[in-house]
This record gives sequence, C-alpha cells and structure tokens, in this order.
Amino acid sequence: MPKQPDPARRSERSRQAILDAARELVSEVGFAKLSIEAIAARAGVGKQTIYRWWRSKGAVVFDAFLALSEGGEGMALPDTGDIEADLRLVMRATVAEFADPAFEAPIRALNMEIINDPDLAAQYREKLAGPVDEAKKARLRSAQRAGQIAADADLDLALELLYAPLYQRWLLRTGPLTPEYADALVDLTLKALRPPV
Amino acid sequence: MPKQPDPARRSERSRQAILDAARELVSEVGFAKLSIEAIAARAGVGKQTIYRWWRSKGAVVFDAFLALSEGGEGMALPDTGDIEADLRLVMRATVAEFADPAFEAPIRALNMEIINDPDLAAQYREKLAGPVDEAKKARLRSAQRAGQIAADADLDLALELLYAPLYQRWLLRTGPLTPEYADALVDLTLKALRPPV
Amino acid sequence: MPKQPDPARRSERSRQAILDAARELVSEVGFAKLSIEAIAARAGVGKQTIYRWWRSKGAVVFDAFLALSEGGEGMALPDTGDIEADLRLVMRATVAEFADPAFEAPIRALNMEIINDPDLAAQYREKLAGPVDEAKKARLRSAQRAGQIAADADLDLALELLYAPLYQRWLLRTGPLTPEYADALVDLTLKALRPPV
Amino acid sequence: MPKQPDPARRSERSRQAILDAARELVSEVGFAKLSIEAIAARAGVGKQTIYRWWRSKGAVVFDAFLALSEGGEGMALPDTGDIEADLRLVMRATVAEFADPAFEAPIRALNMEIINDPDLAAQYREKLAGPVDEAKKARLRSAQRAGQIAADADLDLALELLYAPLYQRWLLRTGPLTPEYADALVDLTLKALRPPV
DNA sequence: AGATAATCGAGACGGTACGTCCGGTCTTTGT
DNA sequence: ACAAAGACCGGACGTACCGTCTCGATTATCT
Repeated sequence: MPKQPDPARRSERSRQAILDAARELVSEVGFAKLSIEAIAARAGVGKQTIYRWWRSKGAVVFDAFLALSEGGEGMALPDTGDIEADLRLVMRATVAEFADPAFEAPIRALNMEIINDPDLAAQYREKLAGPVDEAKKARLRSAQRAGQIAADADLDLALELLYAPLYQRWLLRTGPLTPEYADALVDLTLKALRPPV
Repeated sequence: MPKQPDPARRSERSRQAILDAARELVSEVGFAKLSIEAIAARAGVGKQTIYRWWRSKGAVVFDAFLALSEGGEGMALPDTGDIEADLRLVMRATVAEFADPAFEAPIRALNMEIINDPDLAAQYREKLAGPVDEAKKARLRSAQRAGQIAADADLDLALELLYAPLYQRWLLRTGPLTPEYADALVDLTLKALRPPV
Repeated sequence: MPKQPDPARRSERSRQAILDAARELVSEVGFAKLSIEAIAARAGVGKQTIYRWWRSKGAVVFDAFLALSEGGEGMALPDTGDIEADLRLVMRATVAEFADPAFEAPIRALNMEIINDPDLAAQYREKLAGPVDEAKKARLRSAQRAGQIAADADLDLALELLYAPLYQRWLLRTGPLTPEYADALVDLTLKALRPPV
Repeated sequence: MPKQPDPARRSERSRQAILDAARELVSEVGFAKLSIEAIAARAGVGKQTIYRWWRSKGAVVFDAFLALSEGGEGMALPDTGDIEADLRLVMRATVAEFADPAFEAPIRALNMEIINDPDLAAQYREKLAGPVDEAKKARLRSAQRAGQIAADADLDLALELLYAPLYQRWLLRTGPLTPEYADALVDLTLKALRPPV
C-alpha cells in the first residue's frame, strides 16, 4: 500500500512558498523553461516536498493560479435588462484582460497545462470555468425570459459562439483583441440567437 | 559571423529521413516525450544535422506535417449554390477529421507548437491555414453575391464564428464533436450573417 | 558560491564501482580512448556522480591507481649493510616492474596524467612517490653513515641519477630494460657518490 | 587499392599554412585542446587536406616542430679539451632552454606525442635526437681519447646519466632547473665515468 | 513532558536528453 | 585534376533536470 501523505501534517508555509515561487518563475522564464528544481530552490524547499503534494509541474502551476483566482463562486453578471449592453461590457472586459501583457505568460502557461492534461482540464472546468460559465448562462437565461434570445437556444453553444473566437485569436495570435472586436462578437452572437419573428 | 549552412549542399535523403522519423515518433510517444536524440537515432542521422537545419524540436515536427499537407494551394470548396448545405458538408468533414483518434496526437502536437512559437504560427498561417481560409472565404463571398449572406459581413469574423467553437471544443475537450454539432454551428453562423430584411 | 558536494553523503558503493570500472577500461582500451561515459556505463552510475567528485578523466584514473597502491606508508628498503647489493636488488625489481606488459597501459596512463596536470602531480608526489622516495633516501643515509657514500651527497639528486635514466628509457622506449641495465645504473651511481679518498 | 596521394601535386602553400597554424595553436591552447578542425580553419584549408598528408594530430604537430629544428645535421659540440667545462656549457644551455616558458607548451606537446606514439618517437630519434646525441657522444669519445673518461664507458648510458635527470625534473616538475643543477649533474656524471686509477 | 511518527530541507543518486564540439569520411563547387 | 569548403554520421563532452532515495533536524500529535 503506497502510503498516502497526511494532509493534516502539511506545512502551510511550504505550500505557500512553492506556489509563490511557481508564479514568479512562470512569469520570469515561461512555463516551458520552468523546472521543479528551480521552484524548490526558489521556495527554499526540498524537491520531495513538491513531489509529495503535486503530480507534476503542471499541477503546481495550475494550483498556483487556481489559488489566485479562487472566490469567484457566487459571482453574477450585470443585468440591466439590456442583454446587448451587458454582454458588451463583459466581453470588453474579457478582451482587456487577455490583452494585458502582464497576464500573457501565466495565462498561456495555465492554458498549455489544461490543453495537455485532461485531469487538470476537468479540475479547471469544475473549479474555475464552471462557476463563471454558470453565471454567464444565468444572464442569458434572464434574456431568454425577457424574449431577447430564442427560448430554445443552446446556451452552451451560445457561450462558445461568444468566447471561442476571442480565445482562438488570443491563443493563435491571429488578430488584435480590441473593444470593437468584442462588440462585433456580441452583435453577431445576438443575431444568431435572436428569437424567431 | 555565425556562418549559415549552405542550403545547396543539403542532403535530401537526410531531410526526408528526419521528417519521417519525426512523424513516426510523434505518433508513437507523443510530442512531449519526443526527443531530438530519438529522431536522429531513428533517422540514422547525426544530431548536428538536425540542429543545423531546424531551430527546435517543434520546428522539425512542424515541417514534418507541413510537408504532408503541402499542395492544398488551389483547393476550392463545393459550391452548389446552397451555402447552408455546402457549409454543413465541410463542417461535418472537419468534425470527422478532428474526431479521428489517429490524428489526435500529431494534430495536437502541431497545435502546441503553433501556440507556443509565434514564428511557427506565422509560417503555419502562410503555408497551411492561409490558402484554406482563402478557399472558405471565396465560398462565403459567392454566398454574399447570391444574397444568402449580408454584403457587409466581415468574412474573417465569419470564419472564426464557424470554426473557433469547434477548435475550442477539440482543444479543451469540453464536449463531443458530432455531425449535429457541426450542423448547429452552421445554422447559428448563417443566422448571424443573414442579410437584413 | 559554486556549492561543494558533501563528502559525508558520498556513496562508497558508487566510488568503488567507478574506480574499478576505470581500472578495467584503462587496461582494455587505453587511456586516450577512455571516456567518462564508458566509465559511468560500466560502473552503473550516472555521469554526474563522476563529475561531482572528480575534476577530470585523469583525476579518476589517478585515484583508481592511487587506491590500488595505497598502504606503502611504512615501507622500508632492505638494509644488509651492503649498499650495492641492496640497490641492485631494488633496481632490478623496479626494472622488472616496468618491463611487465600487464602494467604498461595503466602506468603509462597514470604518467600521462601526472605529466599534464600539475595538481595531480603534486598529489602523486605527496601520496605515492614521496613515501617511497623517503624510504630510498633512508637507505642511502644509512650508507652515508657506513661511509659507503659521500657524507655531503645530495640524496635527491642521487635518486634522480639512479631512477631518471630508467624512467626515461621506459617512457621514450629508447632501450631495453634488463637486469644488467639496472646493475649498470647502480654501479655508475655509486661511483658518482663514492666518498672522496 | 586505397589510392595514395601524389606528393608531386602537393600544395606547398597549404603545407606551410597548416604547419604555421599548428605551431600557433599549440602555443595558444596547448596540445590537448588542439583540434584538427581548428588547424584547418586557421590555415584556411579543408580538413581533408590535413588528413590526406598526415596520420594524426600528433603527426602534424610533430612535423611543425621538426620543420623548425631542422638543420642540426652537421652540429658539433665545443671541444676546448676541458670536458667538464664543455659539458657545463652545454648542460647550462639545455637547462636554460627547458626553463624558457615560451617553449614550455610546444616542447611539452611534442614530448606527449613522442611518448604516446612509438612511430613518431622513432622518427624523432632519427631526425632530431639522433644527430644531436651523436655530436654529444663524439665529444665524449674525444674525452675518452684524452683519458678524461674511462675508455670502456658506455656512452649511451653516460648520456642518460647526464640528461635523464634533467628531463625528468622538467617533465614531472619535481624541482627547479638552475645552472647549479646543471653543474651538479656534470660533476656527478664525470665522477661516475672517471677512468680507474 | 516525553515518545512517536510524519514532514521537512537538503542533496546524492541512476538516468535521459540537452546542445556543442570534434573526429574522420564523403560530396559538391570552383579554378 | 585538384583543393577549398563544408555537410555528413557518429560519439563524447559537460550540464540541467528528472523522479527516487536517504539523511538528520524539526514539528506536531498522542500517549
């Protein structure tokens, strides 16, 4: 029986130091050149302490950014009654976030991990993307009730229509991320979801 | 002066052996576990010969698949006059291609490279995606002329609306890729692009 | 701070395996064709473990033979009272040792290292040559007390006179090493050192 | 039949450039770190041109210094009638030569080659050491005729007695090379060779 | 309070792969 | 026809990290 480590005895000080070091190093050298040895050295921690609590380099980095973003549980999107205005606001904010060069390296690192590791992807969906998507769908449902969106629209698909183009542009660097682009996406998506006349 | 190798003296036999070995190994062990040493050994080639002509492991893999797909220059999409039917056909084919487990590993490897290396991304766009996108846009323009799509529609954006959701689903494994999904995407996109009444 | 390895944690098992492998390989392929990779492979050891504890290939080989020869500390030459007979005995033994083809390769390897690396040379003098030379000089001093050798003779020089010709012949292969040669050297040297009448 | 190169077609310009480059590089980086690639590059010559005419790196270096020292054929040592004074002069000159730091690297390189390659050693003896030794022995023979040295002395051994200690000290760096040391060697050797009373 | 036990920092270990250098051979190009 | 240039295969270099494995030296609970 491969003895499991006892979470009760875990050193919080070490955990924090490791996550901090991971965040710093991802920003400094990028995810590909990040090594567990470097994290351990920077954190002043034995390598075993990392291997004891995380499965892989990716899991550490993932946790590092998960810890940052935690607390989006009960989030809600603005609901002024005007779905187009509300979505523009949200999409423009998203575009701005992605365009911020300070987040470039870490977000890209996080995405590489999610893309390559289905387990992490599941965890990501559950802990981070899930709640946020729920909030977004809640707003769309509200618009459905208001008759601004077709009652039978597939809201998951609707979210993909809104966000996937943005995500793809950022990931593949195929074009600029501007407020106008955000507006155009909202515009097209709402046209696609408009209830039948 | 770091002295560039002379392309005229390049050994075509070695080039082919390397690209073949790279393709085989990506399929066998995946991109992450692929090593230049292994490629050189499989190809019966000195490591230096790889380093002489490629900047990185990614560049080799990229070239390996680029070589495979070359020749899609003069491609054209079907044009029956019915844009919806034509797009469904194409999108269903794309969905099927992505869902094919045999292509999973290499396409994913290629994508990781493109995502991480802007230079390769540019090369990819120019050599592979560009011509294909042009063909797709040609078909959409034909639909514009036929009045099936708004005359002022941004065709690049239209392509993103069609393909980005599919790409995202596949990349992040957030949902199944089915013919119905392809149809739904075509449906929504055409609604978004429909000319004003 | 280049961080020194901690000798307390050193693996004795690995150390022995490395020295054994080095000895074997020097005999098999000679010093020039000896590689650290081969030593590591033969010893079942990581290359780093060699680089951690030795500065160079030469240092390993040197240690390998140092370890063999250790324990000549309290050695003493025969002292029958007849310096000529005693020296002939010792010199004939030395000649025989050098002429032994089994020792050719390793001794030559050791010598090349000493010739090329002043640090190793110092270590060699301190650990191996020094004690032996002391024993030889002790015997010569005894002969001085007995009036067989000039009281003011420079004993270091005397040792050179005895051994350097032998060493040179062996090193440069300029002539055969025979018992008669040993005798002749003893004869000449004693003539050179004879006390004034 | 492995076609032999035709010496008649040999490029004298290339030969000189290679030997010059070899000499320079031995002085700059030492023999161990000297590479044929570097010689070829420095000489502005293809590697093949070196491999065509020399067996090994050592052979090139050897030739380089052979070419320098050539012309000692008809040399003769001074003969004032006083063997001790003449030998002191010669030995002091030899000591000075060995002590010159400018010759350290190349002479050492040459010696390593001779020690390791019996073929080169034979060539060295024939072309360089032989004539010089003959001259030295001629002077000793003259001393024999003058009754300063035993008539039955083995002159080869005598040369070894004179030069081997000096050579050993220099090679193994076991002591300083001073004029006094030269004198002491001459003194002892002559004592050893003195004719019987 | 002392004993017990797991985690901790540290870092040596057997390995794999890196990217570079060079050895010696083979091929192309220019003169 | 040669020789310069240099690409080629191969092997070793010395380094960086991998993930595992001891080591004492702290903790941190449980007698």
